[in-house]
Amino acid sequence: MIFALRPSEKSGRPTLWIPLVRRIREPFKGLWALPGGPLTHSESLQDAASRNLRDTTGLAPNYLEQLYAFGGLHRSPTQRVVSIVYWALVQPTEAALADESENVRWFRADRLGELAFDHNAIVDYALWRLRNKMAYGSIAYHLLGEYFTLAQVREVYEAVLDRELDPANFRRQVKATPEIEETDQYLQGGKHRPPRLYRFTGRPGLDPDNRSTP
Amino acid sequence: MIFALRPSEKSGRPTLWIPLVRRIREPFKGLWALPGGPLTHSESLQDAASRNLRDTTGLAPNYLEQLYAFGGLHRSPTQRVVSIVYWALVQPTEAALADESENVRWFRADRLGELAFDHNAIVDYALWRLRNKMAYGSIAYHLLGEYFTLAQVREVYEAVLDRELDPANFRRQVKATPEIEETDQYLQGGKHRPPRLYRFTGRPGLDPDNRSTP
DNA sequence: ATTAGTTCTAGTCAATTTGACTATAACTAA
DNA sequence: TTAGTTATAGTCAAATTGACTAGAACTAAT
Repeated sequence: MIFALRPSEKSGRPTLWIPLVRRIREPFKGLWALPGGPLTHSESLQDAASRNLRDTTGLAPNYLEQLYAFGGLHRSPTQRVVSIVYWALVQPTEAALADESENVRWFRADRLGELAFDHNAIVDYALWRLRNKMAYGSIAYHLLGEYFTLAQVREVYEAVLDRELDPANFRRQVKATPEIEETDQYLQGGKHRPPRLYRFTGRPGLDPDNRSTP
Repeated sequence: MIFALRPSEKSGRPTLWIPLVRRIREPFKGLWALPGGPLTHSESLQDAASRNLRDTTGLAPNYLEQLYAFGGLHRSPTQRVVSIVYWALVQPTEAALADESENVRWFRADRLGELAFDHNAIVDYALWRLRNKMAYGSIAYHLLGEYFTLAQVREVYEAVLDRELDPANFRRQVKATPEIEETDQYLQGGKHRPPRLYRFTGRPGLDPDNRSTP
């Protein structure tokens, strides 16, 4: 499953969106579902996740991490299925390149209808993990582009945590983290004082299993 | 994989131990490996982990959680294997019941030799996760019995984090967590002032996928 | 019975971090 | 020139943390 920021239709502020694909066969024909597909013999779990993502939505995320392996007995009405779910964060420029069509569409992550299989539960778990990682860690920056303002970082936190944060105190904390680098560029074009641009210099934190083929 | 506390042979202080099973066939015949086994069609992932654990070591842990799904291409020299690894914490009384034999033995988690497959990497990852969960969360109590002293909790933290903690400050923090309940019992038998016994009242924090069969 | 040795436990105090708030800076649009 | 807006720095009290002190409560040795 993929998270990206998109402006809310009402307020215009950034909110969390995920792309879903429509089921074109039974079971759950016509319902929306998380993109996915089979694991072949010649690819690692992470490679399979990347490939399935690219094939269904055209997306190539810069942040991809294993979420959880779901293996309950009755996840699909027709057969036993074990799904090893990965989740991704994509930057706005990447997200804009996604192939949208009749059967692939973006939805607000907090306003989904009934999905196929147990996918509502999977989305809920991913949202919970995202909020947790956000609180302590440097994951928010993967939803932004290379350069960003501190106000944009705050908006990401506000969108994910769903509460407002004090701008001044938030600045102080973010600036205290060593992975945030001040540039000498400013974002022009607003109707107000132009904010300084910053850059994230940390590494994504690799998964234990994604060392490539030897 | 299973973690339990056992007294160090030298200092007598509690340290982390895990049980391993000896490989009795190729590949890696003769080497030690994590206990495990196949997933059948009629059991959930968690049920399969419990069953395999019971069959190989006789253990029935009170805390069992999914660790990670390992699916690299070359984990086994003979075939493609995907392992969905669970980890468990057992209390000392439970751990003492484990079936030890020629082919099942406990080892100190930080002093393992070369294990079969990629199992060294799996243990390392589990230790990393354990340290992380310990720092923020209430996982330590599942390594202890129902009643414990605050010094015992501190020893668990010291064993896992591998550094000494100030007894007085540690007390203050633990006592501030609402899930720790003071009893009116005291542990007798030491050569010093008897410490008060406490009890943990929190819930283990369920996995997203371990709702049982409907 | 007294004393030494041990850990348990409560407390002090300065240093650090957090949360709420104020004030000025720097831009655009009217 | 002025009003409106956000950016940014700073202040101050409250809360938390880390280092430390000291008395309490037991056992074991004298």
